[in-house]
Amino acid sequence: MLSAVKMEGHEHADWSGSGYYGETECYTSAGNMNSGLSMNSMSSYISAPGMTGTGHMNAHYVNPVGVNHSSMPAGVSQSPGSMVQAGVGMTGLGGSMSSMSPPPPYGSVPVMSPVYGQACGIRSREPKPYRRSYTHAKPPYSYISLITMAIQQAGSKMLTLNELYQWITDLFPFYRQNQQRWQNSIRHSLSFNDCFIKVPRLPDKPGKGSFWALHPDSGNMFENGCYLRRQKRFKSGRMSGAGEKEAAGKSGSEGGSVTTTSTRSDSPHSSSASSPSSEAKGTGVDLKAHRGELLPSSPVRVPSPLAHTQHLFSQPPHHHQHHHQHPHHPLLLHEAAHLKPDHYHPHYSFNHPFSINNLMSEPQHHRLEPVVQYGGYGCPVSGALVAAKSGLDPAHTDSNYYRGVYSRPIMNS
DNA sequence: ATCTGTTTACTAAGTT
DNA sequence: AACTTAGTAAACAGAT
Repeated sequence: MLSAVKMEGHEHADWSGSGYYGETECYTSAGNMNSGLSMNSMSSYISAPGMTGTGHMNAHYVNPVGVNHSSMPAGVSQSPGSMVQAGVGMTGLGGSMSSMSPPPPYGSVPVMSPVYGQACGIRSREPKPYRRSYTHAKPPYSYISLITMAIQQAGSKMLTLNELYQWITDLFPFYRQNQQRWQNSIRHSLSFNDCFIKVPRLPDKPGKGSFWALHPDSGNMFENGCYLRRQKRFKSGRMSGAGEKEAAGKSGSEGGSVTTTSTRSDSPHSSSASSPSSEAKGTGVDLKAHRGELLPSSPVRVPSPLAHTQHLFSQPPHHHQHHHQHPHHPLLLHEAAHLKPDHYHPHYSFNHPFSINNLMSEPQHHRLEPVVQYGGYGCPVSGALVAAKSGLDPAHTDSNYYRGVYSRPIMNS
């Protein structure tokens, strides 16, 4: 078994330089690209020399600026250097990419689409003839990243587990395989990471599972601007006083071990310390103050719905009014957005090629539509399309559910 | 029965 | 080296 695990382990996001994406065709200076697992279609998604943060990246990225990726299969190169500029150069700009680049053709700013096989800046400008389709290569994003992207591209800023799966498989063919494995990981990530919160379904929208959204304070999880690996794990301030952990009952490992489990909430002073997640309970939103037990006692609760919310985000009561339709969470988020713009629209210091900005950014405000979707690598498609194709419930894909929750994209945060 | 969600354990790899 | 973050497996419980 262990062996098995290990094996699997290799499989993961190893595009880090050796393995999956580190193919010869890709810029190789970055890592040891040894053989690697010979995954059939493995190749480099992106190559980002000079990438900050995790120096492990070796990828090719696409020029975020108005490039029409949609039609480029992997390999079509557009200006080679563009990526570099966009990516690397971006770093430190402090602005979001969107601010400096014109919106893409499709109206969104997709930008960095993982165009697998895209020419890497360093590499040559000539497209490689032998380029293969990276369609089934493992995306260079962590599950957390994928989840984050999926949620953020959703008009309602929240998705059910199934929709999440759908989004991922629609965009990344790689995930059409071994579903049990990665889906388990997705579920694990959702439950395990404080940055994801569970939003109960409204009574009138029965179905399986809750909606998953991003914790309002999780805005800069990818501070480093890289979707590959967070610089810092987001931890809700739920520990606030003391006990919640204990309350949760399981405290076991959290206490002190070094394992993942333990790290989850150990830090009392997370950035979000200010936000008492525990209070969210009343809103029906599970900020993981207490895993499990404390779940929304009554998802539907409408009564002092925002009481918590307010607390949570310190928002003024009056704001809630317009949103009566969706008494809870949504508003919550919305309000939060107002109150804590920085959290919702934080601006990463830099635009990492794999940054949220690049991936999801959308310059225009008010866009509720998903920003970028990859209908296959290097082929961004509108969220609507994806939704349509994936059969997502329009009810929320279109923000009916939470219309206006985010009048502006969070990203760029 | 299947899906969803939580938790534990372990491993690998990146970071400090 | 110690810590942190992430991926995987698996057991389990609850919901549909």
